[in-house]
Amino acid sequence: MIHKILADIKTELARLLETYDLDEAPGIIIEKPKDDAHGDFATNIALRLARPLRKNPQLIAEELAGRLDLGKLCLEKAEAASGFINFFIDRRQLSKIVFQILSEKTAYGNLGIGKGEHINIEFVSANPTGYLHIGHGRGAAYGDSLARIMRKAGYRVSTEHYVNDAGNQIHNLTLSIYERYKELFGLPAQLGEDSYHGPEIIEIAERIKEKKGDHYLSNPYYDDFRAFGLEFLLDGLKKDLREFRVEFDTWFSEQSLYDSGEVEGTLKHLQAKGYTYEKDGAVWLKTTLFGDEKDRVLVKSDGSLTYLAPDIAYHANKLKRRFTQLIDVLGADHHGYVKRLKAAIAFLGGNPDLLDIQILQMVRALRGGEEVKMSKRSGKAITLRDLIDEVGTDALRFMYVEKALNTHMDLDLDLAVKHSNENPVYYVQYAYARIASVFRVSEEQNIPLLDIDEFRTLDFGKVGKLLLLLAEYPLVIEEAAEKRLPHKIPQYLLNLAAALHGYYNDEKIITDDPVATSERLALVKAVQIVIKDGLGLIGVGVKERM
RNA sequence: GUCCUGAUAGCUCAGCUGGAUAGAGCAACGGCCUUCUAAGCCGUCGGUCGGGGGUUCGAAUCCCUCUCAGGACGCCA
Repeated sequence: MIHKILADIKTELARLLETYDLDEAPGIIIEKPKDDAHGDFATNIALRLARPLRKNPQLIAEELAGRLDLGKLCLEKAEAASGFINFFIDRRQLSKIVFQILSEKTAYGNLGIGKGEHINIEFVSANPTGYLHIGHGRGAAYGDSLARIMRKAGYRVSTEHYVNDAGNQIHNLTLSIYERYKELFGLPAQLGEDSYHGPEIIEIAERIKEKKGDHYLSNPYYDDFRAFGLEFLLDGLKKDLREFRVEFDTWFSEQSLYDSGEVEGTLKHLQAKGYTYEKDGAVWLKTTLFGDEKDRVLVKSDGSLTYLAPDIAYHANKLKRRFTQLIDVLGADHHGYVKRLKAAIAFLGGNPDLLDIQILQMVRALRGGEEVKMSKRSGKAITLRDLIDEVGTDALRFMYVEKALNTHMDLDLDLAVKHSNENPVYYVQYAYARIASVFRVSEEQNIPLLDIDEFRTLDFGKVGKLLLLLAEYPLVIEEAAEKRLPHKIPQYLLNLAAALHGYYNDEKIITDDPVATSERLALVKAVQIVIKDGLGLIGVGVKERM
């Protein structure tokens, strides 16, 4: 609805611009002013025309504003101020959004902007060598929310978790488990730099001991330990993520790339294309051809492969699956991969722009104002599981997604566990619960719900902001999806909740007048629908009572 | 040394492609519950947008430079 109004205004302005003597008409940008007094929307087109027309911008603005057909554009007024044109949308027109939401329900805000596109989003992709930690949580919350938002926007989305089940770290994991196993029988454990020190490793060793006793002290252990460790950790990973309301369409195994011969095929392809050369007994990949700072080793001098070979094979596999866009969500410690991965796509004959890499900055956990260190190897890690248990999925996901990805995030654990107004998720959920409560009361009092299709009594002065926000929901989804900015959703919901709370305090919803009551109930019902849907987009639930 | 992020109110953060007197939440302070949930509302206080140059009619936003913080620079993955 808003979309159409804005598009109409743009078209109309563009038509008016044709009457001016311009070599090239500038694009018309409509934005939301910071100050409500400056209208619902505004354009700076007059300011931009000032120079080519050599005319006072305010005069141009006045002229343009005066020539707009307000009624046709659903505008109450178009006002020229400081060179801007401020648009005030007619509230009666705007109020129709309520009935649209009530009839569309959860389909409200569904867009068709991703038609024909098939997006692959890869995120978390944690090594199965320990529990998920606080940083993985951010990636999980981001990736999953982005997937939900893009689906809502009309994209076809596949989510994917890459499982590093073939590399050196699994070897180290296996050895670590064995050392811990020996330790359980009073033998000295030899844990070195490359070992994993987390308590989960001891747990795995204990499980093995429970099942098989000292069997492996005198028998080959390697294959069994490796398989058991992988299974145990992978199961834990999936369970934690499920509890965090993150589901993946695909768990992609690195090992499968070796088994299918794709790694070897990729190597041959790169060599045949002349993208490699030998030096110091190793095979190097010319990643500098595509912007990398230096070439990278592909095959080590001992004949084994570096991580790069399976990584390229993996992306080749994704390309083969004909996605129109690949999104990789990586931690800040992987930023050096960006050029390598983009190069990989180019080596494979694809357009590097196919790959969009989102880097998430580090998360610091604070308790009592002090940083709590996290490290997979220290054993004192803050795991995602700890956080889910302590904070809860709703609050945790909200806190993660609320902030843009490129900020270095501080997660205040003292605040996170507080179920109070200091925790913004409850502010939004409370708005929902309050509306639910009003409906409970109206049912208890047997208030008849009239079927209305037009507002007769509603005070548009009091609900204007609420109506505007409701109407803007599709715009927010569009922006969040296209710019890959899930944090726009919680931001929007906080605004919507604030408007609801303001209205709630301002005006009684249930009154003696059945018409007024029905109208107000219709309005808040629409708000409730949008809050629930919006929270759902970031994986947060609602509560009927608080 | 090179590369990637960041630096905005006491704290946590928004600020879209440059636009109007720089925004929100929390904290602090002052008000508002005999009536639908006070986890709420209304108001006050609070910022030389890290420093310095530059481009522009206009810069938190773009360019240069410096400082500080986090991260990355391996024939580990």
